[in-house]
Amino acid sequence: MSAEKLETEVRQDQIAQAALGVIGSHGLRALSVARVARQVGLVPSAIYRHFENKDRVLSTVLDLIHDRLCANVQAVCAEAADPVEQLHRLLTRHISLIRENQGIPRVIFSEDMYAGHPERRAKVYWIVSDYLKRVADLVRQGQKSGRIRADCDAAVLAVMFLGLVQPAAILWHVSDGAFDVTRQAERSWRVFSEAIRANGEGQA
Amino acid sequence: MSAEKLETEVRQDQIAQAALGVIGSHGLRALSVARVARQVGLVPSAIYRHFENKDRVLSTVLDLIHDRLCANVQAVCAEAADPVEQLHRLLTRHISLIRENQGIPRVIFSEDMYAGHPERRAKVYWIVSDYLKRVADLVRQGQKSGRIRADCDAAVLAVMFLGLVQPAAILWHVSDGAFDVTRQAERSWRVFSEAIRANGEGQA
DNA sequence: CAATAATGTGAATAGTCATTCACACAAAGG
DNA sequence: CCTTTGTGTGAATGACTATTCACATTATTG
Repeated sequence: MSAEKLETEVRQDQIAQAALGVIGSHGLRALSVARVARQVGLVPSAIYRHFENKDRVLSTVLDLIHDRLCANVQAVCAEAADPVEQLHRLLTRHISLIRENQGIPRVIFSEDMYAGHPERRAKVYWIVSDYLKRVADLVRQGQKSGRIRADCDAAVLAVMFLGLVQPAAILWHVSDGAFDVTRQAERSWRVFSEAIRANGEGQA
Repeated sequence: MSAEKLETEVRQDQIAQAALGVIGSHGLRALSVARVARQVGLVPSAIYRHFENKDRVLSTVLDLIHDRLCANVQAVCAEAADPVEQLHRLLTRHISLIRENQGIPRVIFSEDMYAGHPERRAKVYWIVSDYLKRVADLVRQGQKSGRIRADCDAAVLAVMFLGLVQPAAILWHVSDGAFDVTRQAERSWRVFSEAIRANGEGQA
C-alpha cells in the first residue's frame, strides 16, 4: 500500500509540522523518524527523500517557529497603533500560540535540541534574539511617543515581557493544563503595564 | 581494576549529583547510565546496586533540586528581615544557583523528563509549586507589614518573580554565557521592586 | 576466624533508532 | 514509446542503551 506521491516542498512542510506536533504532544525524546513518518502517512525511509537527515528536519522546525513568532509581531503592528496596546495584544497572541502549540517552548527550552550542535544552538539563540529585538522595537517606539517611561533599557523590558509568559507557560504544561495561564497573564500584565507606563499617563 | 567500596547512601548521593552534572553540561539526552557510572568511577552495572533503575536516579535528582531551592529560601529568611530585601537576595541566590548548576533549569523545563511519566510530572509540578508557595509567603509577609502593595495577589507576584530569572537564564545558556544574566536581573529587579512597593514607600 | 551481606565487575541480552540500499511505480520530456 | 527523474517501500545494518546475571572482592558481624 503506497502513499500518494506529493512534491518534495509539500512533504517538507508536512514533515516539519508533524515533527512540531509530536514534540508538542510527546516531547523531543519521542521524536523519532518513524513516528514523524507515521504521522504523515509515510514509511520511515521515505523521510530521507525529502530531508538529508533528522537534523535537517529539526532545523526546518526551527524555521517554522521563527516564522510564527514573527507573524505575531507583524499582526499586532497591523492591529493597533499604540505600542502599549501592541504589547498587550502580543502577550495574548503569544499565549494562544504556545497553548495551541506546546512544541514551540519545548523546542526552544529543550537543550537536547542543541546539546553538541553549536550551529543549532546559535540558531535558537538567533530566533529568540530576533524576537526580543522586535519586541524591544515596539518598546522603543512607545518610549519615543512618550507612552512608556524612557528611563529603562528597551531590551531589558523586552526580556521582562517574555518573563510574563514563560513561567506561566511552563506551569501550565507541567500542571497538565490545571494552571490558569490566561489569568496569570492578565494580572501580571496589569502590574507590568503600570510599571512601564510613563509618569502622568493614566491606567486603562 | 576495582573501585573503592563505599556505602550505598554515599553512592546514591554521588550518582544523583553526577547525573545532575551530566544534564547540566550535556543535556538530558546524554544522560546514560554508562555516562553517570563513568563520572562516578564505576561500571554501569554497579549503578544498579544503589538504584532500582534509571527512573529512580532521576527521581533522586529531583529531590536534590528541591532541597537546593528550599535551602535558598531559608537562607534569605535568615539573612534579612525586610521581605523586599529577602526577595532581592533570593533573586541573586537563584541566579547563582542556576549559573553554577545549569542542570536545574534543564531538568525542570525539559518535558522529556516526564513525558509519559505522570508521577514524575506531578513531582516536578509539586517542586515548582512548593517553591512558588514559599515565595508567595514572603510576598504576603511584605503585604502584611505594608512594604508591598496589597492590591495584588501574592501568588501572581510570585510567578512574576520567577519570570525575572527564567528568560534571562535561558538566554544565558542558549547564548553560551554571552548574555549578561546578572545585569538583566539587576535592572529588571529595579522595575519589579518599584512596581510592587506599596505607595508612600521610597525606593532604595 | 568464619560466615554473611554488601559492593564492584564484565559479559550477555533485548530493545530502539537513524540511516542505507535495492527495488517499484508513476509522471514528464525526448 | 521509452528513458529519466522523483517519490514511495520494505528489509537490513550498526550503533547505542537499559538491564540482568554469574562471579569476585571487601567489610561486617557473630
